[in-house]
Amino acid sequence: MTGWLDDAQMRAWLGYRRMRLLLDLQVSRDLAEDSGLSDADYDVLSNLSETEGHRLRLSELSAHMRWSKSRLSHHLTRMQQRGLVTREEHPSDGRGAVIVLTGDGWRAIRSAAPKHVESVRRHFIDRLTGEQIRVLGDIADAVVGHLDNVPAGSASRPAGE
Amino acid sequence: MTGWLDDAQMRAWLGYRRMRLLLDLQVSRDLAEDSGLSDADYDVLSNLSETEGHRLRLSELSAHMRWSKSRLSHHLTRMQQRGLVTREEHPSDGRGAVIVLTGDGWRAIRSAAPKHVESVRRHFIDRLTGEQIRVLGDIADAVVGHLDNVPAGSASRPAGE
DNA sequence: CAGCCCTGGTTGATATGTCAACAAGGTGCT
DNA sequence: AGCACCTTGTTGACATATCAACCAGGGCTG
Repeated sequence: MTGWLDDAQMRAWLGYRRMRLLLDLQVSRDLAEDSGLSDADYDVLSNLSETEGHRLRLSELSAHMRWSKSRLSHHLTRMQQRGLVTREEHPSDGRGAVIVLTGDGWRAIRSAAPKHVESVRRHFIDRLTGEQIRVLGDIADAVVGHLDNVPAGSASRPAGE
Repeated sequence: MTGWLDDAQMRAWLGYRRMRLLLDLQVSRDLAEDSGLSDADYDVLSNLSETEGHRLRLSELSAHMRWSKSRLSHHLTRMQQRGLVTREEHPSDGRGAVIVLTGDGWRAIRSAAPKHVESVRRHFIDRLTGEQIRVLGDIADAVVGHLDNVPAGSASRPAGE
């Protein structure tokens, strides 16, 4: 504990918080208007669509997304009701739950992606210089690299209490 | 629409998203464990504590925080039940609702702040160089500067539909 | 295979957020 | 005053997130 934050540090932290608030709000609003998907929907679909066979074990998906299994399971039942994903049984492990992208789910994300990218570009990428984009990548790596260990390695939530 | 994102842009965007996910999760977990306050509680208290007389009109608070009035009103009733804030009538405008920090509320944020700052420092500030902190400040300014106009100036939500 | 514990996933209760409708006070116009 | 229209803030219904049981199946060890 080295005490308070100096001006530059405060500016970075508060700026980050405000950016997070406004940017996420705007991007998910665009997403919802353009394609009727929530942020959460998009993340789930996007993760599934990048896998071999468009399918993932629920636990893998939850680990990768850093969502609790509970949250994911609830969310998947809602997405399932809308026909975006289905649940299948696991061939060897009887505790089941392989999540599979449906045709509709696949079409949904394919058609959502271009406008979503455009939204990200408009509100985020295009506001920044190449240098800023590079540094932000470094920043994220540094922070994420630190956090990726702590919560997963110790006795913390996501990744299952 | 200039099409897809290149590698550096993708790295920055996904990195930002992941950082946001992990960092906010960790910081609010720390906050909750250390002081029993949620992120949202802290923001409300912090905004109130910075004002003259520890009081703000609900609408001002909601505009500043970029929360919908509805959300804020609901959240305030919960905080009120816990004794952190109270509602007072407005002297001249009969539609009421001046939000005032209670003694408990003031003590709560005073005692939460040091550990919160330490948590921010540990997971965020201390992972970054001075240069990165400076650039992040610039990035946030650029993005926020752009977004601050759009949603407030046009027919969008927060700031009152 | 019985006993145990661990993991994967679901469920229901509860907290929180969103949305649309509304009540009541302000403001301006006639 | 009477009326139209704005703003403020609350409410209730609903969507979503979190938390704490819980049920099975898997995997070990005797």
